[in-house]
Amino acid sequence: MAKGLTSRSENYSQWYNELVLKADLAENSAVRGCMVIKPYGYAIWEKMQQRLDSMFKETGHVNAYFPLFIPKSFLSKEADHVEGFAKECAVVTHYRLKTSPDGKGVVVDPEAKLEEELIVRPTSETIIWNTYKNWIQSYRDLPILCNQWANVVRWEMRTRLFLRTAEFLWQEGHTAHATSDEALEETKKMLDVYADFAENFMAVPVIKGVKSANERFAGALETFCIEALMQDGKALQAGTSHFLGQNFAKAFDVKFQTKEGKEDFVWASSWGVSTRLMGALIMTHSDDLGLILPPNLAPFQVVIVPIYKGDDQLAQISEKVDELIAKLKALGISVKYDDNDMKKPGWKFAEYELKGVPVRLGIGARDLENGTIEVARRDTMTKETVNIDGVENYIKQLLEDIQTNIFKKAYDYRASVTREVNSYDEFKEEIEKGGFLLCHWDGTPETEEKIKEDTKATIRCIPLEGDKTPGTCMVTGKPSVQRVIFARAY
RNA sequence: CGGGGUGUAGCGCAGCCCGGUUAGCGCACCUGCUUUGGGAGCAGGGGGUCCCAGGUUCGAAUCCUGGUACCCCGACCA
Repeated sequence: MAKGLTSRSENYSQWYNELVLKADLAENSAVRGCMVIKPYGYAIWEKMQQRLDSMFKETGHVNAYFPLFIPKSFLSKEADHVEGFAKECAVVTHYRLKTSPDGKGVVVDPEAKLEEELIVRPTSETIIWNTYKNWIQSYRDLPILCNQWANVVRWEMRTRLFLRTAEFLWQEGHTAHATSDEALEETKKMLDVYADFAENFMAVPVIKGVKSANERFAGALETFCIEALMQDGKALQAGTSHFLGQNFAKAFDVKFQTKEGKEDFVWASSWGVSTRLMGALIMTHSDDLGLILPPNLAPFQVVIVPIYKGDDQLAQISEKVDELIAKLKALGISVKYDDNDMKKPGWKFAEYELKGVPVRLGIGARDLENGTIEVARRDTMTKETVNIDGVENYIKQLLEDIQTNIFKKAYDYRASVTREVNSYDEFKEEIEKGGFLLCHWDGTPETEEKIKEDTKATIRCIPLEGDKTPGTCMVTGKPSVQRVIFARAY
């Protein structure tokens, strides 16, 4: 019998955790709240990185790197910002250890206390704006369009693999502009880049929107986001893009001379996505048998499993397989040939299903005789036997089909659990079922707070696209500009 | 930081209440034979400071005291 995962319907969290561990994506480390990303998981992240990086380059951005440590005084220069992050900062207070007086191990040397504590970056706005100050004098120095690939630390109380870890990998873009319009345009442009990436590369449907004041980034004037919906009906914030106005420029005194010779503060944006996208990927597509990877992100898109008795048969199969591999590679398809003699075919089938490989090919003596090969697709779990001649073209098409099919599946699921709700009583009932609820809201933080307290649901975003019909708030009856998306979130 | 729970082989657990040979089971691992189109079968084998420290006792995985680590549920959050 198969040694399966806990089923999704039984316990979604447990299913998720087991999947991450068993598919060899990541594991908890010895360090509290921190995660080890294993080679297979990292290979997927790397694909994301490469694609995002090229999208950033295409939109005129360049990479740079800024320090891991931020002097405490920097962090406190922007009032909202420090308040937002203060509760989850790791702080460096000393720079040296010494042998313990009792001779056992080492202790912090009290003599080596830092004049000013250093904060391990929870995000890099402050250190970057302190740097930009020196880079910007004139409108001719603008815009600055930098991105950084880095790790950041947020000392979370409770962590979950990929979704919330004390340390995580991400990219953070930080741009400086001469005008408000230009900074806002950049903010929206990068939101579009994220949405494009999520939907067309990860096959994860997202809703673009604006955060309410309660959910806004600490220090931003406006936070834009992409929101995804997981299979258990909970929302996941998959990426954010912030319009920072002149807040950080003012905090770090970053001024420039305009064309007209006047002095003005610089306008800013920042935007980021993290390894949390791995969580989104897993919870959007996978099933009770394991991971389902979109072909765009699979470390290898096709796995070939030989079925044989004895070395002679294996040699014959391998010869045939080598020809096929060459043809697949010529079409840009990544392939793994698993001729490991230690494992049986059945074991391999289960293993690659767990790891989400989009297409599996099985070939044995029977196929050699008939000139066929078995093609199994992971997303639908269907298999068929096809003629081996020209199968490479069939597979190329199949990979494209899988990519669009899993997007469609996720899209349809989201549509099936997205509905309009008009009264608060109905809302309280419906929120228990999960999914996105489109509701009228009076626009006040108080009402949002009340809803959160009553139901644990938050406003995921105020959608940028779709129906903009005004109405009345489901809680207070006051006027509402448009429906907003409520959900329980990760 | 509040409220629960658990530390026994690489992993998952039983044993503890009611102290008593050589601490047990499943998976994994090693050897051999048979198997190979959906996580193989049989036989044999290796692997343990029972979280740490102290106490009670002729005798402690088991009882007592203190420590410590981790997990779950809240508050915090991408």
